[in-house]
Parts: sequence; C-alpha cells; structure tokens
Amino acid sequence: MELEYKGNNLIVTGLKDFDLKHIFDCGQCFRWNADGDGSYIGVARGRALRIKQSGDTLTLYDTSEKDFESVWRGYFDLDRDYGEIKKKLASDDVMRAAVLYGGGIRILNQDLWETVVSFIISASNNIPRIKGIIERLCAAFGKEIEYGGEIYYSFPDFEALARLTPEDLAPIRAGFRDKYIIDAARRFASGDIDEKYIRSLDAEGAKKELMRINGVGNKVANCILLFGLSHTEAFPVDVWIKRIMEYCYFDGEESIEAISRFALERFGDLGGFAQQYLFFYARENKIGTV
DNA sequence: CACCAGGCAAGCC
DNA sequence: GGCTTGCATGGT
Repeated sequence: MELEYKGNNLIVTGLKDFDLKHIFDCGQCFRWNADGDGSYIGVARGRALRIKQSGDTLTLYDTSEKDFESVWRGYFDLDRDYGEIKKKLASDDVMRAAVLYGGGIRILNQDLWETVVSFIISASNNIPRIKGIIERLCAAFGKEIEYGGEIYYSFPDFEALARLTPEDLAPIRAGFRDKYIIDAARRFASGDIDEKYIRSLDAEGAKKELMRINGVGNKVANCILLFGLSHTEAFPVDVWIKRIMEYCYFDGEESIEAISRFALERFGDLGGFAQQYLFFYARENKIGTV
C-alpha cells in the first residue's frame, strides 16, 4: 500500500481485498451513498469524505495526510490482512462462495455512540428507511460540515440528544425507537454508560453493559460489539443470516441460539468477518427467500 | 389489504 | 424462566 498526493487528493495504491461497493453494501454502515461516476460520499467521525475506487487505487478527495492517518486508515481497517482471514474462512463450499463474492469487504471501525444509535434504529426496520431516519437525525441535530462546497451533517453527539424528548424526535420518524434513542443518549451523557469502561471489558462484559440500554437486545448488542468495538468474534444473527445459515448449514428451521453456537464453534474469532461475507452474499443473491 | 423489515420490552404464565 | 404480543413507519 503506497500513498501519494495529486493536488489536495490523496491517492492510495496497491490495495488488496478492498472494494467500496462490498464495504458499503454489506450492512454495517448507513451514511455512505453512491454519487454517480463510481464515487461515494459519506460522513464519519465528524468528517465528510468523497472517495472513489478504480481497481487497486483509491482516491480520497480533499484529504490531508493527517486526516488519513488519524481517521481513515483505521476506519477502513487498512492495516489488517484480509487475505489471511479469507483463506482461513474458506474451508467449506459455502464460505468459499461467500468470500469470493464479497472479497473486498472490510469491517469499518465506527464510532461507538453512532453505532449504538444506528443499530437501535435498525430494529424491525429495513435498510433504506434506517438510512433515511439517520440522515434526518443528523440534519436536525448534527453539526454542519462544509466539504467540497456542500454542507453535510455530523452524527449528533449524545449531549445534544440527551436534552430532547421523544416528541422532539417525531420529525425523524423513527417510530417506537425514539424513546430508546433518548434513553441511550441520557445514559451516555450522565456517565451511566461509559465508553472507556466498556472498552476495558471483554466481549461478554461489554455486551451485558450495552444491553442495559433500552432498545439494545442480543442482536443489536452483537452489531455494536462488531462494528463499534472491534470484537471480531461477534456474530449478529438477523433474519438474513438466519435464513442463509438454515439453508446452507442446517436442515430447515433452527433457533438463533443454535446458529450462534454453531458460528462460534466454526468461525471462532473470525465470526464477525464470516457474518459480513454471508450477509452480503445472502442479500445480494436473495438466498433462502425463494 | 396483509405482511414484512438487520428486534425489543413488557406482560403473561 | 420461556413464550406471546404490541410497537411506528413505509414499502410491496
């Protein structure tokens, strides 16, 4: 992987196991959108970014080396060897196919607070609507970010949301999840839930702590562990994962608990990566929906 | 018009 | 403890 500058744009070459479409469409994030001409625009960690991939070359527009090193290198998980992960996972026909299909997936290292709220919103919802709710939340309560002559909005911090009531969130149209968002914000703002403390815990302890938040159950907590806390053994089982696992590894219907146990035993610390390859493969091919 | 969407909490037994 | 049900909203 090499870096060079052309004007204000940072060019990264020599990428392996990296594909923006796979990364943004595997269900882990909600704030990146295709913008014609193959580029994507998104907001993360309080910064907006236009990014474009062509083969093994990535262009980050109007990006300083400082921002790349302090934010984007870690966010895109560029220092992890996904070739090794894929090799280990591709030990059966199902995973071989899934890894081949979504070979450019990376698990983004996202902000914990944003991940908590985003996956609270994800409950009993669909991805286009989740994205809509989050964009309205950011536009209403986030901070303005100017980038490339346009205005974007940061994800609102918990102090801003802790001051609100469910009625204030009505325009966001989050439905029954509005009170959960506010419960989460108040717990973070009061220190009842503490990011440093959560990060000091192992996956099991962090999960227990997260599940104290109203609206965070087993599945949402697993998503937060994986996408916001780098606990790569977390294997969130949603309807898509349940379907593809039942279809490919079981003989018909199976409980979420049994599927989770199977995943931990088979994939171990790589469960989260396996989950992302499977989710992308299942959704893009509508596997199990018949 | 049912039914479903990256589930969860509250209310039952 | 496990099992059932209501939940907001929008798309099919």
